[in-house]
Amino acid sequence: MSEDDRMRSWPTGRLLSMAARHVENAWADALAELGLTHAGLVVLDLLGAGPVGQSELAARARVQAQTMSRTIDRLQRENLVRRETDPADARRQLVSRTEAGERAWVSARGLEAELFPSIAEPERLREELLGIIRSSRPPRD
Amino acid sequence: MSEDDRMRSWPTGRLLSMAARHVENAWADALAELGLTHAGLVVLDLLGAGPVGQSELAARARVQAQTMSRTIDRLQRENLVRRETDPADARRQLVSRTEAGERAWVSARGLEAELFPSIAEPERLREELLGIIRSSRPPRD
DNA sequence: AAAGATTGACCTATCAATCTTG
DNA sequence: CAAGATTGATAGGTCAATCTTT
Repeated sequence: MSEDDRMRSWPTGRLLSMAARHVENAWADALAELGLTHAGLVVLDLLGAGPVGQSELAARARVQAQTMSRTIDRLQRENLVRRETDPADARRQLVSRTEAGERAWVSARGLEAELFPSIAEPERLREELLGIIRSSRPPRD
Repeated sequence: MSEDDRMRSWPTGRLLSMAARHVENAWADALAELGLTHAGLVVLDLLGAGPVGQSELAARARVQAQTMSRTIDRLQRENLVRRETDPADARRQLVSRTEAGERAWVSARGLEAELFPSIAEPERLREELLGIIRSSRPPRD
């Protein structure tokens, strides 16, 4: 029995997790060359023009405030974003891209779309996920 | 602009990650009541009848040997699996379910399939992922 | 040397608790 | 007290280095 056949009987949610992990791994190398991670790129994307509060960022990325706080810690450490206390409400932290963050973001634009395995036809989700898994390289070790 | 519309422009890979995260979170509570996590359940599933070597488990779960080692650490700590050195090759660790692991596995069977948001029609992957995200509860905080 | 497994350092995420400000 | 943000503990992944056995 092939690996593919074995996976065909797996629950769909498990295939979804596996496919997502493989796609994230595929991005990782390319993004690392820009000093970015996938979580960091999401934030740079969400920041857009003006400064945005952390709660807002967390809600848009659909992660918890705690997660967003640490993601921003790392971006700030890499000098890609800056935090400023909202003058109107000292509880809020306003986040914005630095110039380096701007450059990294521009370089990363389009990368995700290019890297994602293309799926031409509208097939069943399971088959699509299996296709993604199948076309991803296995873990390195 | 609604949250949904905002996400509609996101790269497909990002939607995939987000959908996978939401589905994993949805499992987590139900599995926790059985003393399990999704990674642990995958291992219990893969173990089947006889003992299986860790490399084999890692390959089938498509994770690295390091990851599998730690997942098994946790299962072993919870007394759900046991490690035994292969008499024929002292480098190999053979893993098998304990009786408690057997019970947990039986209780968890079918849970994943039930929890997964059902997708009736073969639509485009993007729309399917958006549907999964849309139907998932946002992070708790 | 190569294979199997483990440990250390790190990233992304969770839950829970805490601190500060309104 | 409620909101916004942070910190601690833990799970699940990665890469890199190491240890043991073949």
